[in-house]
Amino acid sequence: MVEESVEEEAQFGIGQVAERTGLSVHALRFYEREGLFLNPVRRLSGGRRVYTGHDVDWLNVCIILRASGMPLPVLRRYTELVRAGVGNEPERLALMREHEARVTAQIAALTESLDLIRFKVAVYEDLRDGGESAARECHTPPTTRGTAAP
Amino acid sequence: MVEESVEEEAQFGIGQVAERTGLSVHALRFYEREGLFLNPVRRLSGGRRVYTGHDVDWLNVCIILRASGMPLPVLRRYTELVRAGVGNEPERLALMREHEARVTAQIAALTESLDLIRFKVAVYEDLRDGGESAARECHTPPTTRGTAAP
DNA sequence: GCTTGTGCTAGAGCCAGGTCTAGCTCCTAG
DNA sequence: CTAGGAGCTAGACCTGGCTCTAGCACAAGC
Repeated sequence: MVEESVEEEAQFGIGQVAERTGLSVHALRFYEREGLFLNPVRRLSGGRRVYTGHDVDWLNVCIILRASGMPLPVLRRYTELVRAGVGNEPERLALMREHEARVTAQIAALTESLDLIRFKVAVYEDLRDGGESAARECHTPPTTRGTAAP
Repeated sequence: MVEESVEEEAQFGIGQVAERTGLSVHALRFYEREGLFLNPVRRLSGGRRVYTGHDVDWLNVCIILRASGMPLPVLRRYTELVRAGVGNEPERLALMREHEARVTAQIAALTESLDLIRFKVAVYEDLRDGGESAARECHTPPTTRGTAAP
């Protein structure tokens, strides 16, 4: 096992990185092809990849951005900007703000959907115990405004 | 245009339904093949589909469930239960509760991701105007517990 | 010297969820 | 009669994001 040698920089094999990020080794190679690393991944003689602690940190950022629905092309663009270094912060800001907006919109949409879902849960619950719910043929909560029939 | 004839039941062509649901006509036919309608869609002589107001209501439910990430197989299962009628409400309740749990988990995950995203937005903002941010080489907010370096 | 473990590459395959096409059928209006 | 517009079917195709396979290369341990 390769663990923090002196103080220099931790190094990891692809399997170790997979373990600590939760990504598969396939996904790691795929991400590399997709240009999602800040620096070219070093290779051992023999061609094996060697990852640094920084790589793992960056991957964890990528994982969060992906989990929040950032598409790979956007993530790649962001990576390019960070890689290019100082000077493009305004563009990074714009990109992140757009992503923030998409994520908040997504949360809002989910929260709204949750209204219907909870309404249905409630209907089935009180149908189960007692059941004076008038909701037999109706699928939508009364709170859903619009599309009202005459 | 076909609009509410007597009081019987509104009827719509596929194009009209596409218009008022936002789904494409392709998607409507696809959903039908996938068994996402409560009743077999009626056909005119000539084979054209005729949808009722109930179909449109149900589609709107489907749209919300899909938007909240319910996979088609689960939505189909739910449709089957509703179609089967009275008696399986406990199973519907279970299904909806599971979905509710997935959605709240998803919201929680997005909200957590939002922490990182907002952190980055903040970093780039104060880098822009003033810029005493110490965040040059660091990608993660200090609030991210764990995986702390020595 | 052989097996086992870990890794490599190129490229094929897979899944979800639609989307699009070709070729045909109707109906209605001019 | 003819053209346009809406619709039909079966089935091919697409995008995104991985995932897997085949065939090969090392390095270490028995």
